[in-house]
Amino acid sequence: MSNTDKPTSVRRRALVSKEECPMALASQILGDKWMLLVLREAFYGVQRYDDMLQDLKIPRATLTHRLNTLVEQKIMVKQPYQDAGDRARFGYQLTAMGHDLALTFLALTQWGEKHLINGRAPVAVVNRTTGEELRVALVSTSDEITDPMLARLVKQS
Amino acid sequence: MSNTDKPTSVRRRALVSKEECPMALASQILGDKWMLLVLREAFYGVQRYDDMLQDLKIPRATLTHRLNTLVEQKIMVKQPYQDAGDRARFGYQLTAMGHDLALTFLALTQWGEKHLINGRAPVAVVNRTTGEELRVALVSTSDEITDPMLARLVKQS
DNA sequence: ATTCTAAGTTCACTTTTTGAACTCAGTTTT
DNA sequence: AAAACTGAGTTCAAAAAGTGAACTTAGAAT
Repeated sequence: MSNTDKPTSVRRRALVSKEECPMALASQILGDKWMLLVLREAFYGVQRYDDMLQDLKIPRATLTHRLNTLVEQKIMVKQPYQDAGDRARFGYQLTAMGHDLALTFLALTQWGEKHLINGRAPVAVVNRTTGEELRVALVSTSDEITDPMLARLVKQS
Repeated sequence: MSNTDKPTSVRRRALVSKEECPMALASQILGDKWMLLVLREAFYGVQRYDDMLQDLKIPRATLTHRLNTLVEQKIMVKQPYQDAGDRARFGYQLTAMGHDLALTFLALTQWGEKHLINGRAPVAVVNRTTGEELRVALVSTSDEITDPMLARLVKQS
């Protein structure tokens, strides 16, 4: 009954169930140790199965399974291509839906740079035409940059 | 030897190994079916073990394991608290490192809203003081909003 | 005819996840 | 004071997923 020095807490619950939460749906597809790494390859422009295999040191069965899921989900497409003097093969490429993951990918990269590595970041994100450095930020409808601490999730009526 | 109608491809490889890639390091921690969902609870302000259990329908052992990892990684802290007329308990809260995941979280939400749900988004992100709607975007050092298609990853010397 | 390569399959084994039941300490109820 | 309740976990056996190594297959090169 008596007060202690421990703080009180406001008890809160999730605004929406995980079934209708967009981010929860996304995490069902992408929430996997390898998925984001396979997508990393795609963002780097790596298209071939065996190149991914070498870059990631991922087991073959696992890579096959992940690529199939990405294709099913329409995040990537399996496309035939043929290099000069070489036999026809298949490569994997991002769809528009896949390219739209760039912001998430860059936000995660930014977080990793800040919190997970010691020393300087090995890669930078720049504007390919101006060379200016880029970062992910929260902006308002009038394009004002806003501190993420000011963000608030509200349930839509 | 003859040309076909199949397109040629530029063969590319990853710029940096996954060991030194910030985003790869991040995905080792967060790349998991449940991690992002547990963090979702944290962003909603849910602090209690049993509340998370009910919101997510996650197995107890799995939740315990995920929370321990988040605490080890310093993304969350386990903190004692005491509500009036109630016994002292423990709750889980985001650290500064955890709060910095907000941009990633919001970018993923934005992607899910665009590509995974039919109909209107159940939640909106707004500025808590002005009420203006917010979105995640790529901006330059001079705060100009830039199309993610113009982004390019370059290796730092 | 044999060898090579890209892109998978298959297999046996280990690790992880899962749901259900159990624990345990402090609180309230009887 | 004894019994029941609650939050926050452990423990357990079964099921699912991940793993490394070896095998397959179709076309191209030797």
